[in-house]
Amino acid sequence: MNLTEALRRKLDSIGNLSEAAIAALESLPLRISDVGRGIEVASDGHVTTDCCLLLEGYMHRQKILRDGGRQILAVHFPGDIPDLQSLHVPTMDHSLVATTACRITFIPHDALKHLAHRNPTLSDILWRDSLIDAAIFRTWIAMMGRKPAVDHLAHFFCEAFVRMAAVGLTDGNSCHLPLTQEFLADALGISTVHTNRSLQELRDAGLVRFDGRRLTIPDWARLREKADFDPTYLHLRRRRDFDPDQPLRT
Amino acid sequence: MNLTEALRRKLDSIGNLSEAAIAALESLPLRISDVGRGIEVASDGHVTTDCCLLLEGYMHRQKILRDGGRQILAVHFPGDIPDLQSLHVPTMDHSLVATTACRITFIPHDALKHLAHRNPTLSDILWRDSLIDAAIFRTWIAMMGRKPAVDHLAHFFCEAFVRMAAVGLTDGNSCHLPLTQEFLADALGISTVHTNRSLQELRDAGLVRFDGRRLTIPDWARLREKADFDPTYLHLRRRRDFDPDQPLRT
DNA sequence: CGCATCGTTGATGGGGATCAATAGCTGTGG
DNA sequence: CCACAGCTATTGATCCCCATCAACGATGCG
Repeated sequence: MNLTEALRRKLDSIGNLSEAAIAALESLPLRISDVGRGIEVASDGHVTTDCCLLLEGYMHRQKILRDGGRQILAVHFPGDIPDLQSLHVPTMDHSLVATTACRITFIPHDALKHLAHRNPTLSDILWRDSLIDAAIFRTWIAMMGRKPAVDHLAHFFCEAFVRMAAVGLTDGNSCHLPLTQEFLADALGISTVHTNRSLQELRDAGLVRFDGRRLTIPDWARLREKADFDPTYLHLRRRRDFDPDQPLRT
Repeated sequence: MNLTEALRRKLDSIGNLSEAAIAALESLPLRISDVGRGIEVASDGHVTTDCCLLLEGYMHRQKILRDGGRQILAVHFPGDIPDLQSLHVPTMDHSLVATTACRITFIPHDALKHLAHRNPTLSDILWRDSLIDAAIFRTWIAMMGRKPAVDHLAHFFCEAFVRMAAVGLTDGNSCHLPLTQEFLADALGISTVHTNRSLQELRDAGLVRFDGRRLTIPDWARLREKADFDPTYLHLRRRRDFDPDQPLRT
């Protein structure tokens, strides 16, 4: 997926982006790079000078605590700018990691700032994107604080699916989602053993099929119910595409 | 506290705000309002047309789940703009509530947007503020996922104290913090009973004194250690004021 | 002074952590 | 093409942190 395609899909899913803005983004001095699985593209505590646009593959953000524990904070799909916050908060308070091998593009902060200052519409939509990022964090907090592991896991799958659907990365009722159970555990804040058992519970209930690479949702309505999932917090446009009764159109 | 004072302290703590920008903010059409304890200033699911600047008192943001559970997402102090995100995401995905009686000022979105478009410096600092809001969410996620209740509680107190210190609302090693144990429980995602016992543990260890109104930290170094607290994520300027060895200067 | 809110304590149970071991899977090199 | 190494998934057993239930003080306010 190239820059135009990835960004168009992404920004189009959350706001109204003009062709002029797209063109402006493409005029930026870009540096495309392929990074291997597990590589830290931005490290906790370091100061950054570029944002990163994900073109292909999967990335995630994480914090490693002093006792060695890992907490996954976010999962990112092509089209995302996972460390957009670094534009105005250049010191990283977490790390950005390539979950799988992936292709990314670096965008220098100063160039992006310059562009944003000349193009308030673009600035607004990027700001909005960073605010939706925060809305997802809030929902995760609520899930971690007030839901049992199985429901939380169900919610995680709902969110991943809807977000991927929003950028056209789903295929019917399934999508590519190469995450290990250890990864899911660190995202939900539970143990790998308990993750395994929660997965089985969802699987046995016929709500989800997941083999570490591909997620399939045989019964959206029931999964949504189990997870108490309400996509409002993703603040997507074209909400009708994600109507619970018609969630699988792409 | 008036508008100039509250905002100056707040924005000054996180970035470099020009006098021109302050003046511009003061020129906005403002509507000051007093709201009683427990009032919902902005409600989950509703569409807003104004942001809210907190002048006096305490506010918080929360999500009520379908099963009735409540998750506190953030606590706000004077100078904060608790629903700044509504500027570009006007549909609320949570509620903004007056924790205590408080005095607030409404700022119309369109006026603020207009101002931001004409004053990129102001826009950037507000954007930055909303990104720090998100950084706090990330830290809460890590605490909820990977820390036992006592440590999490200790961390909550550290964060509250440092944030209040940053806007000059602390007094030596203590500050006003009128929160019930039920509130703390809903913020940490634990039960009130367990909150009570965790509080006792901190108290008995001599790390914290807290009576529901006032927080006192007799031994900052040890509390910080217990909480594994690192203020980097608050992205404050003048970090020296919050050096662990000298945390109590105001 | 009566009621409501809030804090405290004890008892019991459960969701999930931890420990430990087995089995499957993937890639890599000989 | 096989053998091995390393990672990932799965399962069972045990334990503990924290939830829940229930009751009793304390505090404050009209």
